[in-house]
Amino acid sequence: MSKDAPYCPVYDSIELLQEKWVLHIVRALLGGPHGFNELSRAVGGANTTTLSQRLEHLERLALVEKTIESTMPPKTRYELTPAGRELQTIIDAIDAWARRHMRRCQEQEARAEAAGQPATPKSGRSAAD
Amino acid sequence: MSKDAPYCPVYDSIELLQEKWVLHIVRALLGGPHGFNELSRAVGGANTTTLSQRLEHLERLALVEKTIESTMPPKTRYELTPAGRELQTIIDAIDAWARRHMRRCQEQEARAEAAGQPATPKSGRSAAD
DNA sequence: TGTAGTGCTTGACTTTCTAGAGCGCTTGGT
DNA sequence: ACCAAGCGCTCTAGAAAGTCAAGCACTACA
Repeated sequence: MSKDAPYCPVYDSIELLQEKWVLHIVRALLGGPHGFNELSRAVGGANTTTLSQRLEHLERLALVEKTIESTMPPKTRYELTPAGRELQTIIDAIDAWARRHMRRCQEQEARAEAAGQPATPKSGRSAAD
Repeated sequence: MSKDAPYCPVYDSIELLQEKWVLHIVRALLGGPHGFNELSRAVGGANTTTLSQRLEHLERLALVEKTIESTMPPKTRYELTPAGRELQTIIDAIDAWARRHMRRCQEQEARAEAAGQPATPKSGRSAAD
């Protein structure tokens, strides 16, 4: 189809970042290392199955490093590698944009739904919690 | 942690940006207005069903504007609103990061897969095409 | 007339994500 | 000693999200 481009790192990194929870995971990890369950809570309740898949993927990409401390309740620790830590710039950009626009966007959305159709009821959490 | 927070624009915008194709759509639209099919091709072959859902959502958030030109083959035009155009900073950050790290990440991934298990065979496209 | 392009919608199917239980292990309370 | 609760996960089954393919109404070009 349109995939003549032999290789586009930007395309691929968008593919990565839009995997569910990936950005949340990175954001949490930028705040320091986390254990597994701890991380699950930090990202807003991701289920463990998905979370371990994502972490495995990020590990394979060498963006996250997993350390098992062999103390007796063997604790796991996930933390960003240098490359992973550089994702900070992306999170910062999202942060800045979000603070400036997100609230207004959601007002617009509420208005649009009220006016038109209830449509895709995908965001049930944001305002409700 | 993030669950108790009554409202977090950053969390919500991450939720938005990780919807499949959203970042691709924004990136394409930053290059100028697009028609529907044209956009579908530009983002790398998104199917029309998902695409119209995403566009509808972005429209409701007032990040994208849809114009129907009432010429005789009535052409549709999707373009970013001012708020949408400010997503440029995010795309730029992704772009910069991708150019610096993505390729190496994928090499790491290939190495990890070769060494360990074939694991989640999710990226069959990037390098293979 | 046939083929291709526009902008979508509908229905069936597949991939992805989720809930919930469970496992082995340790710590803390009674 | 015993039970509840935490850790770090993995498994299974089902719900949700995304995709394919077809089709519609219309124009344009050969």
